[in-house]
Amino acid sequence: MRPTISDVAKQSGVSTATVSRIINGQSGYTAKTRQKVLEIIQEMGYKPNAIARGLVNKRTNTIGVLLPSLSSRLSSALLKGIENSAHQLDYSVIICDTESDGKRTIEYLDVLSEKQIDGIIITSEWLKDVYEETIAKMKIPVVLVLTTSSHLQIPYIKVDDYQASYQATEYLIGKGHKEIGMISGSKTDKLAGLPRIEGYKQALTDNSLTISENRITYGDFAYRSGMRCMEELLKKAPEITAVFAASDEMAVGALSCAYKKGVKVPDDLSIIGYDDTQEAEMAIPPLTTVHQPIYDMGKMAVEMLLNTKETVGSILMPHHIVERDSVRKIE
Amino acid sequence: MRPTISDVAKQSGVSTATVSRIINGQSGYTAKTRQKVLEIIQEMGYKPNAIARGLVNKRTNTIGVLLPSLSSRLSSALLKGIENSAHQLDYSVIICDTESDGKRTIEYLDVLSEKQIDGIIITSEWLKDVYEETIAKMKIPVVLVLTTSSHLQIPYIKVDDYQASYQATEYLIGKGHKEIGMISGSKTDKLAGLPRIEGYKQALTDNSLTISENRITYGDFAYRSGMRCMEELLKKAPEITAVFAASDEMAVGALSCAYKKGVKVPDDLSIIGYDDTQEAEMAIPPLTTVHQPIYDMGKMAVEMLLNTKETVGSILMPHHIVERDSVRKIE
DNA sequence: CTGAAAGCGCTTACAG
DNA sequence: CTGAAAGCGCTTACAG
Repeated sequence: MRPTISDVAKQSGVSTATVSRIINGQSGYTAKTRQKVLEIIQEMGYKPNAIARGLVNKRTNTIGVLLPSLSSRLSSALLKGIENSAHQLDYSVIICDTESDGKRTIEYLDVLSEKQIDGIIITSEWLKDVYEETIAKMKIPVVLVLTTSSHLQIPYIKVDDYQASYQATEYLIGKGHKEIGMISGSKTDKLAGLPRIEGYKQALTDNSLTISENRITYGDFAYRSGMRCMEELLKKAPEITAVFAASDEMAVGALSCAYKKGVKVPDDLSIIGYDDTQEAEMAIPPLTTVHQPIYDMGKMAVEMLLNTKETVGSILMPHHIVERDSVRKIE
Repeated sequence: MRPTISDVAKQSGVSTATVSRIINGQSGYTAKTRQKVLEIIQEMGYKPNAIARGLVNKRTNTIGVLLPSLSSRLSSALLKGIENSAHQLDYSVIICDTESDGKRTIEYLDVLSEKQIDGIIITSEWLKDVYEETIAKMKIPVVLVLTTSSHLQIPYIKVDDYQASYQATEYLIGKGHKEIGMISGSKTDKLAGLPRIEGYKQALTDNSLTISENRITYGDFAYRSGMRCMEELLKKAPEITAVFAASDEMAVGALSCAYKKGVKVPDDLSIIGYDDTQEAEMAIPPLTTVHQPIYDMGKMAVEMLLNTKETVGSILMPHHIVERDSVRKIE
C-alpha cells in the first residue's frame, strides 16, 4: 500500500491538516515543521492521491478530446497541439476516438462527464442535435475545433473554409487555369464539405468561368477516396488542367492516381490540396496547399477551454497558401 | 449542481446503499423499489461520480500511454489500437507525449501514478534506468510496445527487429541486388537502431556480399533524415542498386530525394521500407516494406495490461514483407 | 502556528 | 430486502 497523508502525518507527529497545507504551499506552519514533513514525505515516497483531491476540490486537472479519426495526420497534429498545451498547464488529456459514430460520441460524452473532467474539446465533427442536447445538460466547458455548433453558442476555433477555398481556386485561376476540377468532401457535410464547394464555385463565377457538375467529385477526405475521385475526374472531365482537393490526403490520392495513369503533375495536371499536414511536404511532387495552423489551433483550444478569466468568443484563424511544386503556370 | 446519490436516495425514499446496489446491478431489493429508483434517476438525470467511485473502489478505469512522437503515423496507429481496445473494455486512455524527453517522461509517470490509473503502456522508447526505477516504485502494471526493459521483467510486445531486418535485406538480395545501402536509425538506439543494422549486415555476410560502412547512413526515423541520408548515400556509395530504410518515413524521404535528383525508383534504385504505415501505401511509387501489425499490437497491449487472470509473458509478433512497387528484380 | 472535525460522493460489511 | 455507519484520502473552515 502506498502511504497516505495520514501516514506521513503520523510519522511527522503533526496533523493531516498541516501536511496538506505544506504540500499545497499554503501558509500556517514553521519552517522547521515544514522541513521535517518534507523529509518524511521524501523518505516514505509519499505522493498525493489525485482522485481524493479531485473529489474535494472538484477539479480533476484533466480534459477530454473527441476526434473522429485518430490516425489521420490532421487529427494527430491537432492532438499534439492539445496535449502539449495541456501538459504545460498541468492538465492530462483523455482521448476519445468517435470514429464519426454517433453512439460512441454520446457514450464518450457520458463517460467524460462521469469522470468529472474539467473540459471537453470536440474536433472536426458536425454536432448533431443530440450531442448538443447532452452537452447542454452536462455543464462542462466545451471548445470546438474545426467545427461549429448550431443551437448552442459554443466557442469554436477554425478557419474560414469558404474563404480559404475561394482563395485556393483563385490561386489556380491566377496561374492561368480555366478548367478546374474539384475533389470535395461530402456535399451533406456542412463543415468542410459544402462551404468549400461554394468557395470554389464562387471563385469560378467571379472570374467568369463555367461551373460544371461533371468537374466536381465527392470523397470522404481520405486517401482512397482521393484516388477514386481523380479517376472519375479523368473520365468525366478530361479537359481539366487543375484540381482543387479539399484535403491533403485526397490530394495525395489524386497524385497516386495520376502517377498510375501516367499523368504528370504538374506538367499535365496541377493539384492543390488543403490542410498542409506533413503529407503535403512528403508528397511527390511536394504539394501546394492551403495551410491551416492545425497545431496552433490545438494549443489555442486548450487555452480557451481553461482560461476562465475572459470569455473570448470564437476565433477564425488565418490561413494562407503555401506554394510547393504541384501547380504550374499555364499560358 | 448535479444530483448525487443521496439526492436520488432522498427522492426515492430509500437509502444510498440501496441506490448504490441498484446502479451496480447487485442484489438486495425488490423489483418495485428498483423501478422506482430507476425512474428517479432518469428524471433527475443522475450520473454516478466516477471520482468518488474510484476513491473507494481503487479502480479508475483509465490507463495511460506514453508516446515519444504523437504525430507520427506509427504512433497514431498504435494509439488507435490502444484506444479502441480500451474503449471496448470500458477504459479511458490518457495520452502523454514524451517527445523523447527524459524529464517529461518522469513527470508523466508521476502524474499518472498520482491519478491512480490502472495501468501504463509505454511505446517505442528505450527505458532509461531512471524510468525503470520509478516504474518499479509505483506498483502499477506496465506493458511495453515496440520496446523492452533491461532490468525489470516488464512484458513487451514487439517484432523481432533483427529477423525482420535480415529478411528485408535477403528479399533485396533475392531480387538480384548485390550492392545494398541502408538508411538506419541511430546506432546508439538499441531498439530499432542496432538490431536492424545487424540484421542487415548478417544477411549480407550470409550471402557473401561485402559490408561497407560507406553504404550505411544514420537518421532518426523521420522524413527529413531520410532525405538527408539518401543524399549522402548517392554521394558516398553511388554504386548501390537498392536501399533498406529502417522506417517508412525515412523511405519516403529517400523517395523524395531520388525524385529530386532524377533517380527513378524502382528503375534506377530499389527501396524497401519498414513499418507499413499508411505512408507506404500512399507513396509514389507505393512502397514495398516490412509489415508490423501496429494496430494489433496496440490492441493486444491493453488486453495484456488489463488481463490479470493469466500472466502471459512477452510476445513477439509476426512480421512479413508486403510487396508493392518500389523494388525491382535485376539480373 | 496547529489540530479536530466535517465533508466531498460513493461502496460495503454489518445488523436487522 | 433494507439502512446506519464507517471509510476511501484528501481539504478546509473553525477554534484555539
